[in-house]
Amino acid sequence: MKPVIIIQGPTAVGKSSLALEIAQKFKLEIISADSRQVYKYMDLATAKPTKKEQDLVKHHLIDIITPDQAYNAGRFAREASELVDHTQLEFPIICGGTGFYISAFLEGLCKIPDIEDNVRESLVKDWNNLGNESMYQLLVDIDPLVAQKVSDKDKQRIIRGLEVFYSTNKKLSDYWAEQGMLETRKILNILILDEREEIYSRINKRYDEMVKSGLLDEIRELLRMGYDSESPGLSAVGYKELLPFIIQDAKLKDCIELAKQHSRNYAKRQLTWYKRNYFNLVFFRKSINYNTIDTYIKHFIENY
RNA sequence: GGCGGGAUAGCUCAGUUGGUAGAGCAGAGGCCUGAAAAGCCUUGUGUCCCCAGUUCAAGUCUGGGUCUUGCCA
Repeated sequence: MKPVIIIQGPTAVGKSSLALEIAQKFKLEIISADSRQVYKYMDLATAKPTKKEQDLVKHHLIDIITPDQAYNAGRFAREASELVDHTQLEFPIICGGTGFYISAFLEGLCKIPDIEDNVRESLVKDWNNLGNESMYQLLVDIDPLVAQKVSDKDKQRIIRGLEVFYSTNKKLSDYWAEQGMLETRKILNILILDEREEIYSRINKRYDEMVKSGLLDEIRELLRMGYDSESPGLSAVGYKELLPFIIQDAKLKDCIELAKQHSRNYAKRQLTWYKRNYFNLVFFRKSINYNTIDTYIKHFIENY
């Protein structure tokens, strides 16, 4: 297992630019750990690195699927491991805000085969017809251990528990029990933080800039290509909120406010997530010490 | 000017026949084993616009005022 440098932080703290700087200085490549930058044609509101930036530094796991396709943590873990361990890449920087993807990559997920789309689809249909109570009861009957850990209103996890059983004929809790420890990878894990107020105001400002630089046209183009509110990619914050303005007659100002609000909610969830992880280096945005980072990276690279 | 709606938590609003208030969203905190920019959990003392009156008791009824909004002129 090759060592990796990881840069994480809530949305809009400036992870990408730090990663870009480090990558250039040490001639490294970047693997994006971002559940929305994987989508082609969605550039602006995903804050995807620009063409120029991608010319300066090679980025991976960006623009790999179309908005009608779904992506998930398992696929990320697999594809990131493939890149890190089975290519010529040396000391790649994994940079992104999807903390669960990075955990999946580092710690591994239990080995569950891919679930066919139609299994989940029919369960979602059942959920809509029967309601959460009977679906939860079904999970209690099938896999009480999982049911115990899940709220009776948690649609995603109830369906997950059921789809694993129906698709593989084996309980999700059995997969959990079988899961072994993954070999620990050497990492230099860096976290960038900021004051809550500061993060929120940067989110607000950045979204206004995205709209100004043509976000509405980008979304109209996506619709023209045949993607719609049902497309997995378009569930992204910053996109879904503008659809009521483009398709119906919602006020643009209200849609923009909602998009900003959801981004702030997202940033808050990210901050909670990071509390569970260990980081080698933690910096506040305004006081990033580049000398310290350089020293750590040099040391890290030289010792592995 | 005439007629009618409104005025209740930061915002949008519920409040049944009078018994001193409650939802959603926001905010705050948390959870997270293939949807994670997702999903879920916990958390609600606020001059119920103001002043009088009726009543044991008024957000709720009566009168007056203030502000707001719609329709007609």
